[in-house]
Amino acid sequence: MRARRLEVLVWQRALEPFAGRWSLPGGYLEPVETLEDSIRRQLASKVDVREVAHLEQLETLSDPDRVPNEWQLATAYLGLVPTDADPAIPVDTAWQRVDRLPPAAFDHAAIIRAGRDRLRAKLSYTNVAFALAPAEFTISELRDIYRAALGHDVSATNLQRVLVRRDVLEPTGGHRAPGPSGGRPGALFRFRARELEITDQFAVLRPPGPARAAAS
Amino acid sequence: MRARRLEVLVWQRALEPFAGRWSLPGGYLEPVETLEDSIRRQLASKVDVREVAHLEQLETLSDPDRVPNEWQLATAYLGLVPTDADPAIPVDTAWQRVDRLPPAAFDHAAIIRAGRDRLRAKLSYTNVAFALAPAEFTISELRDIYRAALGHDVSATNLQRVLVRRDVLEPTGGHRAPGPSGGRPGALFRFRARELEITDQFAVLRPPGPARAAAS
DNA sequence: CCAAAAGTGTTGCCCGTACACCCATGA
DNA sequence: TCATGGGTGTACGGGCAACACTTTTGG
Repeated sequence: MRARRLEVLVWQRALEPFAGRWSLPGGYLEPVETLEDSIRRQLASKVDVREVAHLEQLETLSDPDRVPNEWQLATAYLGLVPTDADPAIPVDTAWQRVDRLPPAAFDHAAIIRAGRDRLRAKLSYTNVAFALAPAEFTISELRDIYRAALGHDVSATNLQRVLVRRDVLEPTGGHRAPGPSGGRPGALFRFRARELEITDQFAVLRPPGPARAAAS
Repeated sequence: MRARRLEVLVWQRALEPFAGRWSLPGGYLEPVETLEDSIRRQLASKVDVREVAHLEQLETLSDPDRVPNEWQLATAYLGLVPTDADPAIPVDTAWQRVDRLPPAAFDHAAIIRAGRDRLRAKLSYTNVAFALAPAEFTISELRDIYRAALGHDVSATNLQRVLVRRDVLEPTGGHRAPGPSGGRPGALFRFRARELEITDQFAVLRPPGPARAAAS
């Protein structure tokens, strides 16, 4: 998936079943291969996507009817690509807006919804957005990413405050030149870490007092 | 898993590999069967556990080295059983304390840790505790369950307030007779719902204003 | 009357939202 | 000096933790 409008990379099936409908990239697991390795291999070879910034398992689907006339398990993953990445994708594949998804094959519509929901949840309590953002960005650019992913408006003011308080962002010192219509130049930021971190320990019922010893 | 001390149901392997070490119940998927059906079948037939109040998928493990000399995938599930359930388990199986787990087979120690962590997290923002609690209980009994699962002290006062404010608990009207040493009789409660519900929409960066229309 | 256990009232704090206001730039 | 967009200061409110205090029981 990528942002500006949140989009999924899907390809249009030529053959039955589900000819003409859109399908997530994927394929069969090769012998002695990790699921994650397999996904990366499929993405690199089939759709030439190599800059997956974050990859996480969603769920393994086992409904016997999910593939017609066949018994097939699938493990769904969520992969995120920065907005500025623009891989050369094959002709039968396209980025489709997640909120206006054309008819999908198999149970892929549900998988896409699950991925979107997981992303939305994690935007609230982790730094996942690092996987959607370019290396450097202004707060308003980041706000556009959050807007696209969350599907509702986001205030740049509060976005900045939350992410800086949580120590997720750091200023690079640079500034972005204003557009043709003027305006104050925006300060550039980067994500302090570029792997997934939980930044909001939202736990209610947390350990008492100052003695927050981690029990194992 | 079950509570009072958080415990896992495991069985001790007789044969290699990992003879003598403890292993989670499980088995092979039968043709044209759902993963969840399979788990319930295994639990019922192998360890005679039928009162699983909540079952949820954790992760599918695919490391080629997770089983020696063989390539085997496994999908791990978390299943919860009320504290008052006491299934008749076979001789080679036992409830083991999660915080003092004896040596486990395969990657099962990691799975158990993952299950424990998932449970701890969900106790904070869902009503999962319904799956650990008996039908009726006093606040202090419920507190003991939370204490066991979270691994730290929990205040009965605040536990009650949180769960009542969220409308997770409802009083049954009944009271539990005090113990031999006296004390005020405790009011009985039950969970309003007995399926998983998210009770704390912890989302930061939530939709603005009163117009919280759900975007789809 | 005392101890024990349950339950309520109150306060303080953290943190996210909202909104008013100030700053830097191009035309 | 005006329009445009970036950034800061501040007030309000929700929700949880902590703790003092009250209530109900058995000895």
